Amino acid sequence: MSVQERKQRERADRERLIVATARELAEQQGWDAVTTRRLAERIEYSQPVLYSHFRGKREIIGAVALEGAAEMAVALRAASSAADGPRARVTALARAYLDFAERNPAVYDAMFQLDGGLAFAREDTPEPLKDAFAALLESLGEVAGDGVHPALFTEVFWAALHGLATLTRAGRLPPPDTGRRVELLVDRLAVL
Amino acid sequence: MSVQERKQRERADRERLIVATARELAEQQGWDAVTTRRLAERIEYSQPVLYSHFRGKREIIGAVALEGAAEMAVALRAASSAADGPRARVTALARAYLDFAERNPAVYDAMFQLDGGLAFAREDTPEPLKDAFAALLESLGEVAGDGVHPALFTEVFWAALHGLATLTRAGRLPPPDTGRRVELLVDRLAVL
DNA sequence: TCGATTGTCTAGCAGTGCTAGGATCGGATC
DNA sequence: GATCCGATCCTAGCACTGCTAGACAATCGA
Repeated sequence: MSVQERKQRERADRERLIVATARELAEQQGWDAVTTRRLAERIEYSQPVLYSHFRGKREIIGAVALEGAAEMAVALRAASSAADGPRARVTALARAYLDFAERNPAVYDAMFQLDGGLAFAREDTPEPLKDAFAALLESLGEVAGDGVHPALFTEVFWAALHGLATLTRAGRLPPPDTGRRVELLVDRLAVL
Repeated sequence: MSVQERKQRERADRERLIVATARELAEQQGWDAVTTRRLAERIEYSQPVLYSHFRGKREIIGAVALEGAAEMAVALRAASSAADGPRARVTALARAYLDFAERNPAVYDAMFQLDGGLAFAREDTPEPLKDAFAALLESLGEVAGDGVHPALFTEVFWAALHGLATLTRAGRLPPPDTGRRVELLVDRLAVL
């Protein structure tokens, strides 16, 4: 039995290695550089090994996305719980979100820009994604205002953050004013 | 002279044909299906002909994006000019934006999601892109509120719309509530 | 009519995601 | 301890991608 367990453990280790390496490579050189050949070379196995863990490249991206979602949830909760009062909480949340997107562009891409084959806003949505949304909801629900469904409000606020994150990173919005954009967003959207 | 002119005209025609075909193919089967081979086959020329018009696939995407930006500017101005009063104007504008993104997903991708090699928010930004932003600014500037720079407000509003458009289309947000999201966005962000 | 230029195509390169089939190694059985 | 079998891994290859060199043909000016 212990032999089988060891093998399972090693397999799980290798799977984590694949995901971590894909993420690292993507952050270093962009997702375009994450080819199955390069990835296989970095983990010091041949290409087909990747396909014994994942159905294909898409699933590897999906795995990075899930990892990222879990981290983002942690970051969002840490930021909002460290702030006092609704306004400070929402501001901290928004900053933390944009900060995460800026610091982990490849992971953010895996989550929202690329096709990781993940389901969203459905029952079979993976837990980490639901939880990341829940982390947003926890702080945003309290500033939705009367008569506005917290989930709907969270969706709109999230969309705004997502728009700011992607447009800024794509060079569509000049970066220096990010702080003022966040302030404006919080001031107007949130009912304090 | 007239011979040269005819040739130039034919060349320009063919260039338009390339862009239109790329766009059509992308709307029909997605950008992944737009390969240089398929595109060449559809226009009934060989691959290298594409490269006598464009530096590469990226530039073709860029051309589709510019065409789309021009159309979007027209659509936005039409929608907002048909509405009376600031509130109705902004609502119409937002709806028109999301409508354009929904009806022309491939074009929208070319503009904001894919790399078309276009410069944004800079001096050498192509005119159609500047103009599309200007179309937003025209209607949004008047509801920015006191002390808020119209361009900054437009950026934030645009980002929110962009977020809604992309997240909805990627299946991240359930579509039925789009109308309510737009209402919420206009009610809160715009100073009426 | 001839040479030069322009235009287009065939063929090919290096790279992609993915997979079939063979080799090899470990553990279980006699 | 020898043998077998199954799991594990790799080599080699497929069909495809974007892109380009070089051959070829059509067209133009002299």
